[in-house]
Order: sequence, then C-alpha cells, then structure tokens
Amino acid sequence: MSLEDTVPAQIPEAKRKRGQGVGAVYDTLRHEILNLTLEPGSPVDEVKLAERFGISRTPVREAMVKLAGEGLVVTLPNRFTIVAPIDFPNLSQFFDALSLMYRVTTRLAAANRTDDDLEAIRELQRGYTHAVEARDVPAMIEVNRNFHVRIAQAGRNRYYTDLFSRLLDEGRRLLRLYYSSHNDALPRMYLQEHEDMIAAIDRQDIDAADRIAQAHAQQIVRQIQTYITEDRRLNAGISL
Amino acid sequence: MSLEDTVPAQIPEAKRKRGQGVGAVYDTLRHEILNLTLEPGSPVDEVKLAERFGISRTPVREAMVKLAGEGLVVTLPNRFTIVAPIDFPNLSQFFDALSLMYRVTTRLAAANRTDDDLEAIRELQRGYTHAVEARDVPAMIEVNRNFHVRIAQAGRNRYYTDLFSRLLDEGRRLLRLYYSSHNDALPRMYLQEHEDMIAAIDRQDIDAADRIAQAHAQQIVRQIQTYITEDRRLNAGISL
DNA sequence: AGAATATTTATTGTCGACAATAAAAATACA
DNA sequence: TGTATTTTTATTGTCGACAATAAATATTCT
Repeated sequence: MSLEDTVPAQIPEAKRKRGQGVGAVYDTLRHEILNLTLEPGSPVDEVKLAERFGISRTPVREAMVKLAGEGLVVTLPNRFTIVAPIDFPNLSQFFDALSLMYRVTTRLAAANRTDDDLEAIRELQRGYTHAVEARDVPAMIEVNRNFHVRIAQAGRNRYYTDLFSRLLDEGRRLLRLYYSSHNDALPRMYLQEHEDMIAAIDRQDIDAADRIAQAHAQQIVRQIQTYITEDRRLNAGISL
Repeated sequence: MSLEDTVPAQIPEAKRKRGQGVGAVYDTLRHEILNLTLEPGSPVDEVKLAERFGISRTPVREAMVKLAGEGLVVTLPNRFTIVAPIDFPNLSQFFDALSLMYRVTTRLAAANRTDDDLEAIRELQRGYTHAVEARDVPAMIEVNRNFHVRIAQAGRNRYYTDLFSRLLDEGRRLLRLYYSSHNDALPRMYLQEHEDMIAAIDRQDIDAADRIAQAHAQQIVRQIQTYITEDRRLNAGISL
C-alpha cells in the first residue's frame, strides 16, 4: 500500500507570513495522520516539527492543542505527544454514531437541499467515479469522504456536519488500513448506492434517503468489520 | 438576575505548579462564559488574563485555542478574541441536534446502564430536587446538565456524550438568559419527567426511554422558544 | 472642509532561552 | 547478582522580549 501519495511539500525557504505557521503545521499533520503517513501511536516531536517548518516551538504547540482538541493527537502531560491510536475496543461506538449521522445528514439533505447543493454533490460523485475507474484507492477514500460531507452541508445543521466530518475522518484511517485493492467489486456497489442516494435527495424523498443511507452505512460497517476479522485471524497467534 | 454566584476565587499568591496554568485559565473562562458572567461577544484580553492569573501570555493563549476549538470563543486573526456570540439565527439546528441527542443517549442508557450508573443518576436527581426546593436557579441549571450527561455516560458512546455535553453547555447559556424564576411550576414538571426517565432506564425499557426523552426535549425546546418570543416582543422596537 | 495619506497606538503572533519534570542511565548497596 | 538510590539526559511548560499587523489618530493636500 503506497502511503506516499499526497504528502504536500513544504515551502522550505519561502518565509511564511505571520499566522500561517500554525495553520501549515496543523494542515500537514492532520493530512499525514489521516493518511496513516504517521503511524497511530507514534510520537510527535515538537522540536523536529519546528525545524521542519522553520518556525519556533510556540506555533507548533498551538497546532498540537488544536489537533488534540479534535482527538487526532494525544498529549501525555510533561512527557510527549503521540498520534492518536485507533480505538479498536470501542469501534462499535464509532459504527453506531457513524450510522446515525449517515441517516440524519442524508435525511436533512433531502429536506433542505438547493439546486446548487445537488450540483456540487453530483460533481463529487463524478470525481468518485473517476477515482474508481482509475483504481486510485487514496483518491476514492478522500472523494467519498467529501461527497458525504457535502451532503451533510446540504442538510444545514452544523452540529451534525461537524460530528459527521470527524467520524468520516476517523473512518479514513480505518479504510486506509484495510482497504487495499483486494476487492474492487465493492467500490462499484458504493457507486450505485451513491446514485440512489442522490436520486432520493433530488426528489426530496426523506424516507427513501433515510433507508438508503442506513443501508449504505450498514454496508460499510459490515465491510470494515469483515476486514478486521480477517486481519485478526491472520494475527491470531501474535500477542497484543 | 444575579450572575455572581459561583465565580471561583483564584489563588493569587499561591504559585501554581507547572502545567496548571492553562487548566486554570481554561476552567475559569469556561465557567464564566457558560454562566454569562462574561457577556457573549465581549472581548477577551490576553494580557489582562495573564495578569489576573499571574502567568505569562503563552499558557493563556493555549487555553484560548482550546476554548476556540470548542466554540466557546471566537478568534479574529491578528485582531482579538471574543466570547462566542449566541447563534440565534441557527437555533433550530441547535434544537434539532439537542433533541436527537436526548433521545439517543437516553435509549442507550436504558440498553447499557449498570447498577452503578443508576445510583449515580439517582443521586444527581436528588441534587436537582434540592435545587428546585431551594429555588436555586443556577444550581438547577448546572445539576440538570450533569444529570443528563451522566445518563449519556451510562449509554457508553463517547461520540454522543461529547456532542450532547457541548449542546447542553450551549443550552446553559440560553437558560441563564431566559430562565429567571418567572415560573417555577416548570421545574417541577421536569422533576416528574426525570423520574419517569429514570424508571424507564431502570427497567431497561428502550422504547419508553426514547418516548420520554423526546417529550422532555420538546418540552424544553418549546419553553425556550416561548421565552425568546416573549423577549422579542418586549424588544420589538429596538434595532438589532 | 473633506478626502487621502502618513503616523501613532494597541495588540497580536513569534522567538530564543530557561527551569521543571519524568524517564533512563549510572552508581551504590545488600 | 539483583535492588535501591542518585545522577544524567531529553523534553516539556513557561517566560519576557520583539516584530508584524490593523485600527485609530494625526497630518497633509486639494
């Protein structure tokens, strides 16, 4: 699995403007964490980050506080900071919340979407189609995430949009872990489910949107659970 | 309305230990924001805070970043930081999410509660009863919040618990605004609804828990909306 | 006098340095 | 040799100072 796909190059000598430092560290770290470029549980060194971005530790620290607030990083007081481990014991909590947010956001999108929302959603669906055809797994994962976030935005409830975004991000790490190109019949199935979802949102059929979202969520949850189970079986003899 | 109830005194000359500074600022600010001791929209001065707590600006700043992450404070880059205004135009989003979280957390509590959970919930309900009898509005608001958070914790889904806590905190500000002692028949009604809720959780009746939570949420939403409408009428001639 | 421009002022974002902390390494002891 | 104690080391949390920013004020020009 190639993890070195979209690591953004820093501008090393180009002096960043005031206030850009925290943002740069935050964005880069976030990207690297979600793409598993940084291994869950691995330490994050303030000093090295400061050197890497050519800034002092103060803005790096502020970026860490932000990341910690979103649960992407865990700070051990007076010790060090690590990339947030994936919380396998509580995955069922995650799946429960993810499913509910799929349903709620898709329902609300059906209720509140404008024509502009629909067009933006369709555009992302086209992007997803291209990624599937190109068998570009990282792109599929990213576009899929943006597709569902855009639907949530059409629903116009920031509380749901925020939680859903966080859940989908956490899900990105899981997908990156398990979603090698094993099986590319599945993405095609998602493609059709997405089309059905768009159709329901288009005709503002709330019940249908709910049903389809629920089925879609179950599909994805079952899929990830299958991957994990297979993985556990492979690692059956290894101590944890 | 007395807002100077539980403003915690700082220990002025007692040197705080390393790492306690951020926490102290964060906790105090949070408390003051949620109790409306600090007016929504009012500026938050880093320098004054640093002086007040006898620390430098660096830890104050980290506390601000945390508060900003939770939406309790809004930072205008290169300008200043203000206490987050209450977002009246989007209150319906808030009520929608609040109602859903009431339902979901109470359902899950009925499904997953242990005997210890039940006892803790009952203890908080006793505290609420005392606050009602003492007509102590600030205590009622705070204990009520803790009561529902504890139920959410019994449901064992941190995603819901986190979102619900944030929503209840936001709600605290609304209640403080409108919930003068006008009407103390209402708290008594909540008292009975809480009892019903506990009973449903006790006998693990998920459907009943859902129904009661939904009714409870509707009750509260309607109540706040009534307060706001009355308030708007009073202020009808004033420019906003 | 009124608008455009320059200057002052207040406050932020960042820096480099230093002391507190907790683990790791080294030493003393049984 | 194995355990308790001290010393070293790595890294954090905090500080005081300084430069960048944008508003507020003063100044110039037509």
